Amino acid sequence: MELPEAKQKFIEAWGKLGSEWGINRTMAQVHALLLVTPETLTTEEIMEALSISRGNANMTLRDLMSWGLVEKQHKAGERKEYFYADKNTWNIARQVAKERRKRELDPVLKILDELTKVEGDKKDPAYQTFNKSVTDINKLAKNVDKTLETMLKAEESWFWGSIFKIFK
Amino acid sequence: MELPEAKQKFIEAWGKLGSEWGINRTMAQVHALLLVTPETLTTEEIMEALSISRGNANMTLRDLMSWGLVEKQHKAGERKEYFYADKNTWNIARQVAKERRKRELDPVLKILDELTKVEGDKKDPAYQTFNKSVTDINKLAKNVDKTLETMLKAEESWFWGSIFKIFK
DNA sequence: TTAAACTTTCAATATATTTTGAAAGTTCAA
DNA sequence: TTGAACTTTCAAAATATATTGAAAGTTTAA
Repeated sequence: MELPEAKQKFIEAWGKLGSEWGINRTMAQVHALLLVTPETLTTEEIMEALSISRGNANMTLRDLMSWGLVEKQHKAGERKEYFYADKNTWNIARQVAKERRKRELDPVLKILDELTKVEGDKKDPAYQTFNKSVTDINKLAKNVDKTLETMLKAEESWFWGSIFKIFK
Repeated sequence: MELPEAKQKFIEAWGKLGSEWGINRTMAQVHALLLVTPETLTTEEIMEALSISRGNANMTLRDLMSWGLVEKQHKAGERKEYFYADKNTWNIARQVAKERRKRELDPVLKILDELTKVEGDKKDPAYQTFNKSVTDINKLAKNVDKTLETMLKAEESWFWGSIFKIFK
């Protein structure tokens, strides 16, 4: 396989995985494109490379910046904006974990905490079942939350080293 | 908050979280409903409780069964099918991890492995960047894969115990 | 100022996903 | 067999999500 075809495959695969995990396909593709590109790219070049409109490119790049995955660069004496992606995979993973925790896990944890406190007739199977499920899911979610917390602070090699030492 | 309202909130929250993570909202809601219901439910009852159509209920229940989260029960002398959900949270987490690994992670790993093998000019920055990104992501994905593997085999208390012992 | 070079916005459009519901299919007791 | 009681299917409709592109906005050099 030649490089251009390989790049294309990577961009497609990344886009598909993203869309399966609730991330807009175009956003994942733009990110993938920047990941395999050594230089910075302009909006124009991204539009061209992925055949997307100016509006789409602009919004997607803003999104990627809000996720902390892409940054703008200004070049002296130029009006154009240049974009590049952090290529450190561990940073990417942490950044995604951080944002999804904040945007999706935290709000659910808040609701689960409330629901855990709902009172009811302890003899009522409906109440028992509700309470058990909510409490158990809450515990699991909190464990995930704590693990993410640790991951956010950790160095990659230490993190996996620790995991595999235990799971040997 | 009273139980019926609390159930409703739980179903909504679960549906929202599901849809943010690429799982059909209705599917997550039906699952949530079954999780907080002590008895088995019929298609009819699920349609009623969530105001969804027969076709939707039928397809969603099949989906949930294919994910291994819900099972059918036949009652002696009855034609109707009764559905119930496994309420063990750790089983649920494992089952979801198992299916998503098979459906989404494995195919991507296969592509990444191929892309890792793409040859090119080692002096070419385009090749260098492509190769580094793909190789690094491949390593990360493999570590995730191994961790999931371990999780699938593990007991809940052992799993979290091990994680937190290390992450103290 | 002006106007060229660029970025941003957003209503309209296109696309993808989900849901409906009626018809077809199945099962089984009589 | 028949037909009542149920389940499944799937084309059409509804809804949700993503994309376009032209117009408006911004910035800067002259």
